[in-house]
Amino acid sequence: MDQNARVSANIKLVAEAAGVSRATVSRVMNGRSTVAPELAERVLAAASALDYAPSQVARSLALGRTSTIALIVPDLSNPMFQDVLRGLSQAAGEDGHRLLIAESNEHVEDEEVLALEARRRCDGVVLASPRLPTADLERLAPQLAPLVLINRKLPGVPSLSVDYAAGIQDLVAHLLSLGHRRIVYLAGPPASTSNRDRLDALLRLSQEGREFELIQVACGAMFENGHAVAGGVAASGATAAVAYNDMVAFGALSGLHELGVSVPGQISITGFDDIPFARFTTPPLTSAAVPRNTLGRRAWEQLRSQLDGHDGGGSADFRPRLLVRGSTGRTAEG
Amino acid sequence: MDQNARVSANIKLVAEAAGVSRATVSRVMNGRSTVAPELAERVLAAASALDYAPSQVARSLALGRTSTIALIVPDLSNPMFQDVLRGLSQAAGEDGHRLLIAESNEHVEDEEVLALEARRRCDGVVLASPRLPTADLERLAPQLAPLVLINRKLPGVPSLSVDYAAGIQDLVAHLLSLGHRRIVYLAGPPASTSNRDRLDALLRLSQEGREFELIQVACGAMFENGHAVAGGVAASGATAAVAYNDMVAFGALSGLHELGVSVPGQISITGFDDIPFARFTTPPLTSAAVPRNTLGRRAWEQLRSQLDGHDGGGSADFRPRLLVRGSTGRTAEG
DNA sequence: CTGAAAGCGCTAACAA
DNA sequence: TTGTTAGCGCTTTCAG
Repeated sequence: MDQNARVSANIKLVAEAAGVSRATVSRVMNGRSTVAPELAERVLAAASALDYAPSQVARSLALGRTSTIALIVPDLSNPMFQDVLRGLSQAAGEDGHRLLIAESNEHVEDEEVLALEARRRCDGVVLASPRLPTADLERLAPQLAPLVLINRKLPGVPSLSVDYAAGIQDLVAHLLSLGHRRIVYLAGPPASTSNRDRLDALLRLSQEGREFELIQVACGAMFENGHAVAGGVAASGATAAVAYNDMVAFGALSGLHELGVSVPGQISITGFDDIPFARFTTPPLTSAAVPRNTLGRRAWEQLRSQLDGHDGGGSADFRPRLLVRGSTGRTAEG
Repeated sequence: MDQNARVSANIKLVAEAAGVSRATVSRVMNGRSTVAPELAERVLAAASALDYAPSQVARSLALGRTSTIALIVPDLSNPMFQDVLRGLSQAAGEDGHRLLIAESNEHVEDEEVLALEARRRCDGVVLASPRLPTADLERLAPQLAPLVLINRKLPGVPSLSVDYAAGIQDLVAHLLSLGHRRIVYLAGPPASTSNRDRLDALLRLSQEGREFELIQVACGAMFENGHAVAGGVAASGATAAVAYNDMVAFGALSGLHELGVSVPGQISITGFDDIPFARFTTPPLTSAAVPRNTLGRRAWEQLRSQLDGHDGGGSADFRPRLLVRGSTGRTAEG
């Protein structure tokens, strides 16, 4: 008998205890219509005496909605997704929705089943899946709707993306204004589309305006990669380096420091992302800040409008914000 | 009519399409008992034709379990919780469980209702709630069971904690071995229990062994705080500084560098946490690494054993791992 | 304003 | 092996 105390009471028990019907209990618990104050009182008393709280699973089944959404990401250790997660979690939470989270650990082959499985437990999906083949995504999208895509576009599906090209453009304009005419790009992982975006933007800018010469150095995404190419950067004759991201820029900074090359005296360096540490390097890193948290919040707003039956339709590109700090300066001749 | 295509098919539709009963469909979908191959074939065909996948909500209600667990944390931007989240998500995922995540944003007053609400949607809870009053936690715990606590102990509830005192002990032993006899502690936030743990350990060590003198400096948890006290550290006459965490140590490092104080030549510095950047400061930071990911994995194992009906009962303390790097060295006279 | 009853979609005894 | 049937706990018409 005592064991029953462990399992939480259900609506029937409360109804009997309060001497009313289950419908009335339901109404009271949901603050519905006007139940006679006296009855409401009794129901509330019974509920609290029995430690009753409605089963969300049963409500979900009856209502046809779960008040839960899912976020699917390849890798939770990526600061990008961490911040999207936070923004999404907070925004959805403020509207009384819970967040289910699924990580594919970069196993693209699992992503599809992961996403579908998650979708069956909730009302909508925010999907960040940089590597899923487009054909698969097209097939998947309708089954996941309501759906919001992160950093990936697909006709007919709302999507929120970072405008890496615009960020690069701002960084280059900044460097040009400081007199730099020979710029080296410390390239990220070749497979990364965000590296592709940056590189394409740089190529276009150097070719269109003919205002500067672009040199490429294969690098990577980590501190160590930036550190390793410091010598090459110094020898390149460039007066400025645009790094794939802040980690790489930081590594290059550190390597150049060891080589006795002064930044920004002899060479300027820019990062990308504005990770928390960018402000604290020596010198502090000029970078382009991606509004990751905002991306998460907007993802919820987009999803909510779909849940509310509005077409939503709102895709958006988020322009990174240029942050000028100490790692960039005028060229000697500038 | 076409609109019906949007809503996913249910078991009844599939049963009719395959000319079998719903029970048979259920059996096939769950790979249960031996259904005649021919029937199974028909069911599968019908299911795929109708794009059918079982409603997880309905299953959850019928089965009395959701195959979902919840993680409740005060702040997702805290690297500690991010890594616990990852470990937990991966471990639970490998066992076919999903993760619901709820963030209280440090609003302690919301944590209780947040936790209860989350619990109603899943099978168990991992709770990191450093500030919830013990009395509240005691009342809450039975309602959240199966429950695992992170960095917090409560009689009768399995809990996984970081042994900060042991980490401090290792750091101090390291400093003592280098000849340091006058150590300044850059204290974290006074309200933080993890600061309390570190301080208590330091006080005990300095009093018990009488091997070194302890100085305290009020500081904080951020880079800026460490940076601000650099002058005081230099003036304290201490030959070594134990910082509350890596961020503070990094700030102090930076401040001392600006003051022309050499590390570890004139003063040694230790951090705590081994954040990713600790390896990249100049000089690299001696620190104590907290096995955060492991904490998350173990939390799942603990929870799973409770879900399996085993008493679990396993609480554990995780000893940080001492990482000796360049920021600590012998004293001049040592 | 309240209660009876029919679902929501699936699972699991129990029979056949 | 397969189907029938009774739930899981809640919501919501529809009567009264």
